[in-house]
Amino acid sequence: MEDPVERLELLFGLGLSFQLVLTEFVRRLDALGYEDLRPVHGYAFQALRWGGLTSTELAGRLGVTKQAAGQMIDELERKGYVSRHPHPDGGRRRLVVLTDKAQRHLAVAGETLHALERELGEKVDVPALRDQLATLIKTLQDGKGPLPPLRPVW
Amino acid sequence: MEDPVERLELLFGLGLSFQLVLTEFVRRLDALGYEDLRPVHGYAFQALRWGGLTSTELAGRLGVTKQAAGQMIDELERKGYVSRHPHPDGGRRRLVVLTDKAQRHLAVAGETLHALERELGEKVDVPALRDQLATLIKTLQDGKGPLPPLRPVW
DNA sequence: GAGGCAAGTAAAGCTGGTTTACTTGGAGTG
DNA sequence: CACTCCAAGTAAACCAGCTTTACTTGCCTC
Repeated sequence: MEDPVERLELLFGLGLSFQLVLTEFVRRLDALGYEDLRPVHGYAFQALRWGGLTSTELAGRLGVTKQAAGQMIDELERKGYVSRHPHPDGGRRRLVVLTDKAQRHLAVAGETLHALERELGEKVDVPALRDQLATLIKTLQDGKGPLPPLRPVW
Repeated sequence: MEDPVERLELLFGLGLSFQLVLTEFVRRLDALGYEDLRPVHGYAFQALRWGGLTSTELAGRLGVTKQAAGQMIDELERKGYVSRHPHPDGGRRRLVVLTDKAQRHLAVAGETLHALERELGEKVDVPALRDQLATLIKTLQDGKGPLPPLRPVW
């Protein structure tokens, strides 16, 4: 009887690895009281981390329409993770910045993810894996410009 | 100026690799005339490949409700990729089996994916990467039973 | 001060699922 | 044999998270 894990297609292995790591990551964050956030919110927090963005800029980073970004910002504002301010460049622009609550989430999420990576490191050569993934990404994206946003594709 | 690809988080690298490989795979299948199928349909075809399944069994394989599986089967039946037959075990059961059209798709998709892997093999050590992903999956799933279905998590 | 552009907002629509509720064929059981 | 029960399948309403379409508004330019 053969081990099904051993005969993985590359594509299936990538998808399932991502799913399992992300699911465990989310499970731990939920246990820490962050059930009100989805993965995409953490992704948005990273984009907003350094000084904030306008909603249209955030939309570009997330690969969604500005309306979808606006809805997400409304939700995050209600939940106390972001606030809107007048934009220094004026116009109708508004600068969306993280609150302290979101900054704390970023710190906790970062530590949680690194702890998970350390645990995996006992069985898997994480730096080597990361290098191979970086090479894979560079190969696929070669000459096609900057990296696209992470989006659901399944 | 540092290369952003080099400092990838493991999680981000897994997600983006999956996205890029899958997007390229889908792009090639679309170019071959399969614009009417999403990735999940190919995943369903693989589950149905060896003798077919009931819709409830397929639902379990895909990790969705039996109603969602039923809707997908309706759609695939309309498009000529599956057909329903009386089930040998009787009851209300109906056996969903692939048509020749779907079997041809499986052959084409397999060849397309392997061609893509061969191309990537010029720059990336695909067997080594596959092994590391298998180890990662086994580590995360250790003692938690069989592998879960591949599902959208983003 | 007229027009245009880009940011933002509003509302409707679409997709792909879930939830709730029902139908139905074939057991098992007295 | 009649009754009950179970599991498969189906139907319809609902829902989340987006997109599309359409509008508002602040500033810049001429």
